[in-house]
This record gives sequence, structure tokens and C-alpha cells, in this order.
Amino acid sequence: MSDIRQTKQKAAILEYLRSVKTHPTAEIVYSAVKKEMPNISLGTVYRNLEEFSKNEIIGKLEVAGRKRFDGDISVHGHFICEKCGLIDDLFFKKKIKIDFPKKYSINGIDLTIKGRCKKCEK
Amino acid sequence: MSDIRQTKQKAAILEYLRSVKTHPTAEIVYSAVKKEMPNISLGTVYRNLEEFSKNEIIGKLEVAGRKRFDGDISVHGHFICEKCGLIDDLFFKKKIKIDFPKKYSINGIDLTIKGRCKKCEK
DNA sequence: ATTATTATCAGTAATAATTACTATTAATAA
DNA sequence: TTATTAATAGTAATTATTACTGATAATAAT
Repeated sequence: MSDIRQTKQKAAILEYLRSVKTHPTAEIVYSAVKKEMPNISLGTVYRNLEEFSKNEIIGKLEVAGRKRFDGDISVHGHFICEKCGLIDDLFFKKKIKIDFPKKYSINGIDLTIKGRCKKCEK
Repeated sequence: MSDIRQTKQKAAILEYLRSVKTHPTAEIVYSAVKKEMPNISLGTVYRNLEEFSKNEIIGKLEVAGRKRFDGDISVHGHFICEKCGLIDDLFFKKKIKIDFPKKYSINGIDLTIKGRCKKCEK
């Protein structure tokens, strides 16, 4: 009845994304999965990453005009180095309280901090 | 000595962006400014918006694969409706405290909340 | 003012990222 | 097994953005 099918491609994409702590682009996921599955198509990777993120199985962020994907959907923010592009996860010890307006139904919060990493700070 | 020049194009772009509370794309800014300045070029709009945001004269956000610009650089977050694309400013009454790692030098914080607006909530 | 310098511009071409298309394949149902 | 059709590989098309180039105009120098 569930017209969604399990495929080797989907499994491989998810497995790779969950195996890394980075935030790869579709292109990077493609290159990595291609090693095990040489004729997977880039379109397949794009389609499934988009589908996964729509279903909240993975996270998605947009940095410098590129979409990036995150295998970790636990609540966390990101640090982005504006110079070298480094992306790092930010886990917060204390809960952050936000007094957002009641008129919206919230689905997710995305907290991104921009700056310089140690290496790029001068 | 300052090799940056004041131009009518720059002034018009800034003036438009500061006159609206929306978060227009470069394309939208272009269309608007074009009304007063019919042969301004799209490239000029892109170049200057990018330059302004680099110099922190305006804000920039990335939503659904598009860059959007914000004439308001006061500290605030954004709500984005995942269905209709509405972008709304979020001003917080209480200061938000974040315990981010010391290893980074912070330049800016971007807080985006995703969900459904009243109209799109079913 | 007039002229010189060159940042910026308009217009267009090129690139990069992503999405759409289509015949084929393979996951699930019958 | 066989039938059904979602998903795929491969490729073409689209969209957003950036790069290029000769002309223009903002500022500096005379």
C-alpha cells in the first residue's frame, strides 16, 4: 500500500550521510556514494536528499549559495567560517528560550552563527 | 583617496531596499529600481547588493535556493513559511543567551524559524 | 572650469547548481 | 512468476548568479 519503495540508492545515500559529521553538498554525497555504486546518478542523489529533508529524515542548510545536508537531525546550530567555509555543529548546554509570535506554527529552528575560525582569524 | 564612488545606482538600490519591509531577491530589487532608472543592469544590482552585504550595510539571507536581501540590519530573526514562502521579521523582547564555543570569533547570528503561517496552516 | 584617471556601469556571455525529462530497471504487489 | 509502476541512469533544460568588455561618469588633478 505504501507506494514508496526501498532502494539500494536511498539506503546508500542515507548511510553515507549518517556516517559523516560534515555537511556535504549533493555533489559530495554523489562522489562518495559513487565509489560503492559506480553508476548512481547525480539526479538520484538530488532527488532523494530533497525528499529526505522534506520528510525530516535529514537536515538541510544553505551556505554560500549551496545546499548542504546534515545526517544529524538532533537540535543543534551551526557555525560557519566566512573565510574558509568551515561548518561546525553547535550543541548548546542550556536550552534557548525564544518568545516567537503565536501566529505561526513552528516546525523547526535554524540557528547559524557566522564568524571566523581560529585558523582564519587574524 | 577613497576609491569607492558614490553612484546613482548604488543610492537607488539602497533607497529601495530600505523603503520596504520585505526581503527581496536581486531580481525583485532590479525590477523595482528599473522603474525609476530604466537602464540599470541586473549585474549592477547583484554586484552592489553583494558588496553592501559584505560591508554589513545590508543583510543577506538564503531561502529556497535564492539569495534575499534585508535593508534592516538591526538584530532580528526570520520566520519562513515552508508552504507559501512568506518571510517575516522576528523581533525578540528578551535577549537570547547562547553559550557558543570560545574557539570562534563571532560576527553575526542568524536565527530562522520555519513553519506554517496562519493562512497555510490546515 | 577642463582634463585625466579609473571605478563603475550596461549589456551580454558564461558558469554553476539544480531540476526536468524519458526510456529503462527493479521493488513490491498480485 | 508475472504485472504494475516507483524509481533510476543518463542527459537535456532551466535558473540563479558571476564574469567579461567596451563605454560612461564620479572624483582627482591641473
